[in-house]
Amino acid sequence: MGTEEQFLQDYQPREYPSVALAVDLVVFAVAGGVLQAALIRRGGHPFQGALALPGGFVRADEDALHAAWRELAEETGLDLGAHRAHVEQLATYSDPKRDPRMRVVSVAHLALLATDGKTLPDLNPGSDAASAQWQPVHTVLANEKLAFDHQDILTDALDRLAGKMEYTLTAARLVPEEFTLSQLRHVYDAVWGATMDPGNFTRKMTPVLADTGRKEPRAKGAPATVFSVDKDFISPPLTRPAAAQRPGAADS
Amino acid sequence: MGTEEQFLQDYQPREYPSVALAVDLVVFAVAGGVLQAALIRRGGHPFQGALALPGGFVRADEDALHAAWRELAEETGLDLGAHRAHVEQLATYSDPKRDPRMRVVSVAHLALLATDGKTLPDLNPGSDAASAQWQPVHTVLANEKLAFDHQDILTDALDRLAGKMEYTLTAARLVPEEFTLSQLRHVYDAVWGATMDPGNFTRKMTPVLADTGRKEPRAKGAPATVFSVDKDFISPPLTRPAAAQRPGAADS
DNA sequence: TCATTTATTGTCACTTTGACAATAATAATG
DNA sequence: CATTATTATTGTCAAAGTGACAATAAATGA
Repeated sequence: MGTEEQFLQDYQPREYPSVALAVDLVVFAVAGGVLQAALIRRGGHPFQGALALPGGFVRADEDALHAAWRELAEETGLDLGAHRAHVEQLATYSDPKRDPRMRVVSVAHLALLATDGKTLPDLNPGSDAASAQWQPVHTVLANEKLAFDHQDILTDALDRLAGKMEYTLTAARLVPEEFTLSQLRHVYDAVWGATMDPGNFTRKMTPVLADTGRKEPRAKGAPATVFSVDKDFISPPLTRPAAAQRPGAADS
Repeated sequence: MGTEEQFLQDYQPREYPSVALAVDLVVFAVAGGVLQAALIRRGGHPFQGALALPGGFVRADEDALHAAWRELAEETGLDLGAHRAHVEQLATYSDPKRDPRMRVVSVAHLALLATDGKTLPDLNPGSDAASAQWQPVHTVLANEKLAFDHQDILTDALDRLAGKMEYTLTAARLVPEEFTLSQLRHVYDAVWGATMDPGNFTRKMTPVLADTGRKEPRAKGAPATVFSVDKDFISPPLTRPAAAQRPGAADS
């Protein structure tokens, strides 16, 4: 037996069943107290007219996470240098029939864009692709049929986000780098569909946040302290109010 | 524009960068108070002599989860009809250079096999493949260099398992369908590398377990009540003892 | 019968939580 | 300018949950 180098030099790839590898993006942002997702209304077959997640194929020289960032930049037209964003892998969807045209395996990603809670980031399609539009997530899930298995993906993304917000400061990815407790609380309200008590929320979050010393004047009411993230984990976790319970966690 | 049916009939797949799609399996079981993983000592290049995760290619007509179950049966030679097992998707690893031979994207899966805490399931390779052997996870992670990116995958699998055990009864997947509190506690001890207090453990778990009414005699000491899983979620979660802390959760 | 081992229940001080009251700090309004 | 409405922040209090560890119960082997 030769060296590993020798082996690789002589290696001839055999035929393995090959698939097209894509990424799909669940891009979330919060505005007006509502969780929104960037979705595209499909112009062509299949699933013409249905809403779909933005996405694209993974190139030969990049991994899935890189493709997700690239597609995020391309499909939303956002200047990611300027705009705070977070991308993480969600899960992979590989049903052989999930795309009726050909076998496409999709590595879905969760993308979170920071907002001030009022204005959604502009979705400027560079030029080519059909433009993604912001859609209220809970409404879409309740009323629309999404293309492909994108309904499953969107549901999984929402579950992941809602779940992670219990024990991490992931919610802070949806607000500016420095934020007030109300801004952060509104993210919880929007994602969990609940109304957190302001006093208790302050008590629980204060130990994992860093006080910047600054205050931000509000439209109405007292000015709020500006914080930044200090610790990433909330321990013990924040518990979701009963109204926003984990799916499938029925009482017996 | 025609119908969707018409469209699909006329559809000609274009050339997209295609990849080979594989699954890798992190198969865990607990015996002797130690978490073990089924690993294969590689006989050929690349990474000759290194330990690797069992795995294989996803076929054209199956999804990744199906491939994972199939590989679990093939590579371990287990009768999965008889043996309690759980398989879930972990994450997808897609670095273009993760396999030096060709581009292989792997959807890693976490597989949990039930044991009585003493005997590991036999790993009988049907005939073909190099046989997987049980290896102590913590030791392997500390001392061995694994093939490909399998070290990352194994670490991620351990993190996932340890994390899920905080807020779900996933640990019960590693013991028989009916089990005693000590058996379950030993799983926590093995995975978290901690020693849970028996009294407090009983108090915390009792509300999510169903008493079968039966007792199991122990080698020494009083007989233990036999339980089965009642609820899937532990709320509020069990907190990991400081000795078994979440990676990267350093105090500031 | 006794010593040993393990299961299970109990205690107790301390922490965390949920509900909600009280006290600031502003801006808009009369 | 005082008042009102609104939001931030702190405080209160009973109830629940936790960590440490003691006490009791139920076996086995000497």
